[in-house]
Amino acid sequence: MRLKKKERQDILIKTIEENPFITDEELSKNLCVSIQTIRLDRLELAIPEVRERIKNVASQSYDDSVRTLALEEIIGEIIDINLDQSAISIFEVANEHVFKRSLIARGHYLFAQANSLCVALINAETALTARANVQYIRPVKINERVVAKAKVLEKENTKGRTIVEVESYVGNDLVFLGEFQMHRSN
Amino acid sequence: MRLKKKERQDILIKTIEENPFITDEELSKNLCVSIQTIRLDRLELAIPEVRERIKNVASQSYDDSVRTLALEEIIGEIIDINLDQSAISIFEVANEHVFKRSLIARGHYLFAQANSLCVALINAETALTARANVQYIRPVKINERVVAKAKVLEKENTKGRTIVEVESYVGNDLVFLGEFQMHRSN
DNA sequence: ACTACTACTAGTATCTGGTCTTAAAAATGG
DNA sequence: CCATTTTTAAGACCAGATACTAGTAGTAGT
Repeated sequence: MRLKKKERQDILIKTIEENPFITDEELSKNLCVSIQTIRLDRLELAIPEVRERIKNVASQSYDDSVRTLALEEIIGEIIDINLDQSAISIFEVANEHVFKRSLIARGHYLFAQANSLCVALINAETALTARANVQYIRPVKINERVVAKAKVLEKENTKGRTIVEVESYVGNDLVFLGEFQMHRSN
Repeated sequence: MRLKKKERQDILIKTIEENPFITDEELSKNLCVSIQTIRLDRLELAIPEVRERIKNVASQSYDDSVRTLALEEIIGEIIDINLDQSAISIFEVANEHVFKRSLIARGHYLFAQANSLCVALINAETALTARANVQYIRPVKINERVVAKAKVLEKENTKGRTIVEVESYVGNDLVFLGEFQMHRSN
């Protein structure tokens, strides 16, 4: 019966994972054991009670709403930056970034990574994008890591714009190329 | 005493709104009334108990994780579409889309609206962006409604690419201009 | 001053979904 | 067959409520 217990607990974990709102009573019915067994299992597996689980989901989403905004600020994680010179960011393509059918990243995410890298790069009160010219060289798939490298070509051209070139790679493959004209104020 | 009641209930609403995790007991201490009064107030105002409120927050975030994905599919709401010809979408600039300091929309959202409109416009199994050339004419502020109009200029050029022009307006002002080269497969 | 009414408080029974503890029954391994 | 593990049962208790009954304080109208 040891296997059976292990098996049940595995199912228990998965069930709760995919539906944290389930009560012990429902679980006991699903798994055809007494409610006490479920509680022993939760005790062994250190799984909190329904209300705690729900509270966790809720408070996590509360934090997330902040985190989401913060994430949207900059698409990709900036790992190196030399103001007005160069910068590098990494962006991991997850399932929310891809077309469901093809699992290829939506173009605007690569754009967003490059664009927000340019914004971060500009050493000014506010930096706005004036123009952008981008090329998608190779489709980027889910789970790939895109490394974007930005380089300032002209710090201030005749129109007062900063020209930034961005090259994005997956491994050694160049996947995206962009030239951004940034406007700086103050 | 009528004013006092109204006032208390206003505070109650706000308190619960900003912290749905608060119990009746805590509320009663905060507002210096009995726990029964709080419960009468909740009854009058049709505010559910803590556990229900927490559950709502949790399940909302559960739905949201799906909804977020769906939303990210297409930035902006498509209101008119003629496959391989033209399309229109509306995008309302909210606080999660703007720079906190200037309240100006981040460039990649306007790009995303235009780009996803182009993707939707293409009558093919999958449509990928090959190149894009965009201009930001005028900064877009928070709460403004951006109307993007896409028009197919060339259905299939020599390279088999579809050329789409997008003009985005806020009222009568042209704020964004883009030309997208789309790649179609199957 | 008496009455009617609103606002508030208090208390009890009940519910849900648990915890914690003790203990007995059932299954299993050797 | 016996020891151990696993499962079930039973009882007391808790948080955070609902639902209901009842009583009190203050205010307004006549």
